[in-house]
Amino acid sequence: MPQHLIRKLDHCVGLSGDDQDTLTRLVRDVAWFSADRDMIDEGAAVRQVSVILEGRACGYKQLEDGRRQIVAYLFPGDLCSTPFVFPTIINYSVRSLTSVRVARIEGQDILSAMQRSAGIARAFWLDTLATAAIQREWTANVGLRTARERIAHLLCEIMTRLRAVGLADRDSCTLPLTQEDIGETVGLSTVHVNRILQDLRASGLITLKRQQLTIPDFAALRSAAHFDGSYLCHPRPDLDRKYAPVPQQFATAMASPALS
Amino acid sequence: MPQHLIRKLDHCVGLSGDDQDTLTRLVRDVAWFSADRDMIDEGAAVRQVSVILEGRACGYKQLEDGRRQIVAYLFPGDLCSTPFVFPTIINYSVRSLTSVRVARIEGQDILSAMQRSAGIARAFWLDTLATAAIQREWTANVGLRTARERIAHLLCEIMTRLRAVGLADRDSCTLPLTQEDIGETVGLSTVHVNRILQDLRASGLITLKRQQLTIPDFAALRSAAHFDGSYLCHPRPDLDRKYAPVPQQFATAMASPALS
DNA sequence: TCCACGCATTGACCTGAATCAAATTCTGCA
DNA sequence: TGCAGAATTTGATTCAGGTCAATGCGTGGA
Repeated sequence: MPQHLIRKLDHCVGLSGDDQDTLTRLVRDVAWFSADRDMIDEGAAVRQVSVILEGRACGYKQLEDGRRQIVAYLFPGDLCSTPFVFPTIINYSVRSLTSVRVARIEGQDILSAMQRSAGIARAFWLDTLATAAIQREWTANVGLRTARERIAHLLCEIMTRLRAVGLADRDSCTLPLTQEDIGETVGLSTVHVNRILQDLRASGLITLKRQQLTIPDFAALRSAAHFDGSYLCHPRPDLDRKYAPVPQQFATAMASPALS
Repeated sequence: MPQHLIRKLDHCVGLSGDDQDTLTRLVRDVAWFSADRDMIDEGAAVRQVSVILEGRACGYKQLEDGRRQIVAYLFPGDLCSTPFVFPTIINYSVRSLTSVRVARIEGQDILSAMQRSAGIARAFWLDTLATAAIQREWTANVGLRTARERIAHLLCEIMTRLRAVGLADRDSCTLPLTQEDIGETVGLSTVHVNRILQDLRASGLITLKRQQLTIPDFAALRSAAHFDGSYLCHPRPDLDRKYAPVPQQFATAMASPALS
């Protein structure tokens, strides 16, 4: 069921067929949310992991005075929280941007699966690593780039991530975000986002119409953004196999020929 | 040896005496760095975890044009990288702010320790969780707060974290940061940082002299910063024991009476 | 088909923060 | 003790981006 997740994890480390089956069987139930619904509230004690199957969501934080900061985008294959600790007190909220379908996996089931299969454990670790890298990149993006660079950078990231899970054509994808959302992501006012987008359009770097984003010349946008996508795909299966002396217990799972 | 680490982890989940011993024995060697040295370079393939024993360091990212963003501060007890995947390609650099002593633990040793002791595994997971929470908070800090709030927030966080590892008196601690460092942390120019600091001093919210930071009225600074420290200490040992039905394999380790 | 509401766009103006440049004060060191 | 380089401070000026306010446009629902 969680095909995007499996695809993503497999793309990282390589998952044996067994591991893929295990993951599929872990899913307890599937839930739907319509657009603009809070899926998880800050402060909630979460006992399962929700895997996005379809649709888009975001994680955000909010101050009492209403200011809001989007701290993450969640695409199919992404997890709504860390898969290691249960229950976890979540300190951000998750909200659907479109209608969303999620698969729920009991925390305890994930933990046991990780106990049983080192391949699965490794896959989730790597995924967590990548999530952390994205968060660091976001901090840097907001902290040191200009408005134009920030937005360009965000668009590069979104496009790259969607491509990785097969949700973008070569050069375009849907972008179900309002300009206000974008502003709350990169720390700019709505009005300014509007102007920057126009500028990017005028420069021929993007097309954005009816929630459809097109990046005709990715290299151009990347350089306008100072975007270096390497933080998005930590996985180095080759490097791993070559250099990592895996401990005994891991050897079996790692030896799977699933690496493509 | 890594007393601060053990203290921190124990404070989170509770570590059995055995686990504490194990961690101590894991340390392979200790390294020294003088101030302002790059300890890990972006792009390096890291095979060990470095635990800060003494001193302060920071993680940062840099663009080709020289702009720099500090993405993390590392205090005694903190890890310089994620303890799950080896080798890891690090996508930020780590640099000492003062002279620093670090303990190095082989990645494989950590992994086996986690395999053998669920308590240790859990401890590192929680620590990773907390690190991620801090990173999210930083994104939000830079993205949505005003200059004054940002700096106040940073100071609140630093003080709170240092207190947690016993490195701050009730209301003061050392702050071995230049105003330029602070600027690169919160996305402001040095000059502006200077002015804000003066403002905070004038408001009686802080004293900062000769690298010594004092916060006479923490509640006041906290409210100026909209600081809510709950993201810093995820751990809910009580909650955990009460609600989390630990899987069989974990039961033994979790049953340790080490919770204080 | 039409209406209403949310979103995008535009313009005028303001302000927080950056930049530039020059003191002044520390601090480590000889 | 004195000196050099670094860090802090100050002032003047500029500018990126915010705010306010109005208008235009698209879309989904009745």
